[in-house]
Amino acid sequence: MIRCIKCDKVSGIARAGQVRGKQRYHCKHCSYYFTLQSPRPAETLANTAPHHATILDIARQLKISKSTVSRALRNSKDINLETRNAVLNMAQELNYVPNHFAASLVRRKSYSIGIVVPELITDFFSQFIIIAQKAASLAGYEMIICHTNENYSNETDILKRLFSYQVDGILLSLSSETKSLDHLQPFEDAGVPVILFNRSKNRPGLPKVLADDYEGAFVGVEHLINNGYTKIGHIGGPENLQISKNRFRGYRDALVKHGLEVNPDWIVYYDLSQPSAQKCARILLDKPSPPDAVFAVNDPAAIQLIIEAKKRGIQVGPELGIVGFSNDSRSEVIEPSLTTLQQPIDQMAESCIHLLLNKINDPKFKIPATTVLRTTLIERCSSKKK
Amino acid sequence: MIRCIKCDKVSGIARAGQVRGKQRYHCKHCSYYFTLQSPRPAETLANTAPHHATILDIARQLKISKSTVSRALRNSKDINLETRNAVLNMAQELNYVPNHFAASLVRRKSYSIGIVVPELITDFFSQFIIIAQKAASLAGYEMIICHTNENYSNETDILKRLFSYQVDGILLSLSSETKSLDHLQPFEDAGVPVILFNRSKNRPGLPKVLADDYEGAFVGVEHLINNGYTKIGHIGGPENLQISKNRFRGYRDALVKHGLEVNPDWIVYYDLSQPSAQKCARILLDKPSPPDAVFAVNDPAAIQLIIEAKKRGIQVGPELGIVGFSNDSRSEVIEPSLTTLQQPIDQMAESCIHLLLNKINDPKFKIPATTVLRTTLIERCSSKKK
DNA sequence: AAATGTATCGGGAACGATTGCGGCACCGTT
DNA sequence: AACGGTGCCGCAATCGTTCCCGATACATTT
Repeated sequence: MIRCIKCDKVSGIARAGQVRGKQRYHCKHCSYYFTLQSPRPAETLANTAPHHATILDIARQLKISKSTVSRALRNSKDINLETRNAVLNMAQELNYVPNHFAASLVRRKSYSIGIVVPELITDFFSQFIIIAQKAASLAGYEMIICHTNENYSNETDILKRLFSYQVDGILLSLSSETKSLDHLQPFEDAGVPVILFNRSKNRPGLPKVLADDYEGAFVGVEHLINNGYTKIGHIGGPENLQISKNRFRGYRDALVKHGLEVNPDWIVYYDLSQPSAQKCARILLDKPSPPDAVFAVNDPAAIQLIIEAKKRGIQVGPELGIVGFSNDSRSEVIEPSLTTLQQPIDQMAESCIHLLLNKINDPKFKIPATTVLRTTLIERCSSKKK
Repeated sequence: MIRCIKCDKVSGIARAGQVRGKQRYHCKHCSYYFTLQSPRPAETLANTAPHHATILDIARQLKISKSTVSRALRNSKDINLETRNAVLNMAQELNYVPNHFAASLVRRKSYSIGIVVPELITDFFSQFIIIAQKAASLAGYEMIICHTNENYSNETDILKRLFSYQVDGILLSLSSETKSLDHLQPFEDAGVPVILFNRSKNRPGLPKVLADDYEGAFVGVEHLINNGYTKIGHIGGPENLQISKNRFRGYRDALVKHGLEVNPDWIVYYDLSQPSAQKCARILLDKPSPPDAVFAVNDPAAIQLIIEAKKRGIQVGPELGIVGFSNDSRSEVIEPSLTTLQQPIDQMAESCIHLLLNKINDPKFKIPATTVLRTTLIERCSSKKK
């Protein structure tokens, strides 16, 4: 029920376009145009400003105070059931949607958490986001999704922006360029919890949620060894990322355990870009004495290697064993299909959200320095020697 | 330079943890603990509340008014160069980051636009987002990325949320479930521009930016015909989406133009989910008289068809021609590689942003009802008969 | 000398929602 | 009749910014 601001009548009120974005109404009795926040006609000059409906609009219509409206909407104590229903109905009528800014401003809490990923192309991050978002929204939190495009200055800008959005927490996966974590200082100073996931770096007091990259790499390489490969190379990732280091360590230790050679000639590093992957693949295959198997730091690199090998007529599998990491959507479809390590995306995302929310709701809560979750080997054809 | 609230000294001020999230400082001269917003010690009771630095903090330190600080930070008129530099330095010193909520609240403008996509898995939307985000940020706008997971009620919730975030505009690609656009009413009432892209429905006054789905489909099917296929089937998308209709029309008209049969027996519809794609592929291949070529409404469906055909020993290409739509990352890698239609993602994203920003900056601007951008055929192996 | 101009700054009212505190009416108890 | 208790509601302050409107000081013009 809309009530005319001028003649106070309830019937015969019709919507009549908008003024500066605000819904305007027209009373057929007194022919008066008004928006819900216009002052009473005595002082009104002309029909001007528009806006979304506010609790004040509801209050005015119901002739109650905005405090009461707020209480009704937030379903708190000290509210009569009837007034509450009246408010709810009027809110519906006016298409009322609370102004998130105003609420967050006064509560000093945004009920939103920021998630920063380096890219959105690969499945890992997309899937991670989907799971995390579901878990967050169950707890009444919204997620602001940002991607850095693997660029450090983007990362800095985005973190500033999230800070200005007053996010209650941050989930961050570093870009391949990131070498310093000083851009996290404001969050530390302000007591906003940050969790690194997947792509991490060491920093005192900064918790991490990771797949067990070391063990995954170890298992992957051991799988190659068990299948009869002996000259095992490696395409590594950027050396500033811990994920690269851990996967390399797993690779190296598996070789060492089985008494195989760790040949620096068979190890190349790429910057996570597609051209770089191609270049690395070529370098490896161009070697006078190339490896007979390769463990790649991730699937995109492994896939480039398969493509490059196929171009040269090398039989992937029998002549060249390949194991990737992360189970990209292409890895099942490519021929031969790619053996890879599946990360526990669901667990990682849920852990991240739960740890973060625990910390948000209880500042005394200590997030474990490192949470490590196990990977699983998916055996496909690229690692079959026969 | 931080100045002690009590003894007014500048030297010997050290950070001393936080109180309720606000940075706390300690003066070594008078041993006084304070946060920057605490009132002068006369009235102070105990050291309490914390926070991010605000313009008031800067103002207090510099003994100027917050109006001046605001002017300095916004680099507007009426500001002395020296004071401006002093403010900027102090802002740096205090790790000041503007509070986006407060600014948006008073400006009634958030300088952010919402983008809503049905999913983040396929490359189209990821790439679209990357391009759009770049274009938006060049104009000083931020993007809030949301995905509906192909779910209508999620879509409704997300739009409500974006409304409460006071976004200045919306880019929306509908979920496969969406049959009604009534959830856009609040935006229309409030005068917030909305543009549909890729996945659209007709609604008066609601502009769209689309790839030329009709022409793309037509070209794709004609390509199959020219390569010698005659019994051409179709895997369609959800019938409530215009994209499905347009691609079907292109398919049909190409057949009609070349005097080929439009056989309802060779046409199946899927709901964009992977299991549904598999089911459709099986249905088609199980036909007593199956088609010798298929035009699929998108690449995921085409890929499922390739997989299913290979399982049955059908030679994709020679025995079964396949053309997809959207150039998924897998389509280049699968064997045989998939002929598909590349959408002009860059142009689409940039058009969307530019049209939206034009409208935001000038409410009189009329967004063209429909913007159509041409697709290009990428010929690969799945459509080679010999 | 008076009037006007210019550069720079401060005061204070918004923006929309939340919330502690106090007020009012009404109840039952003594 | 006086009192305390309770249910319900309004008042007003608050969050951090922006921006309009003056105020001030000094320089320039009449």
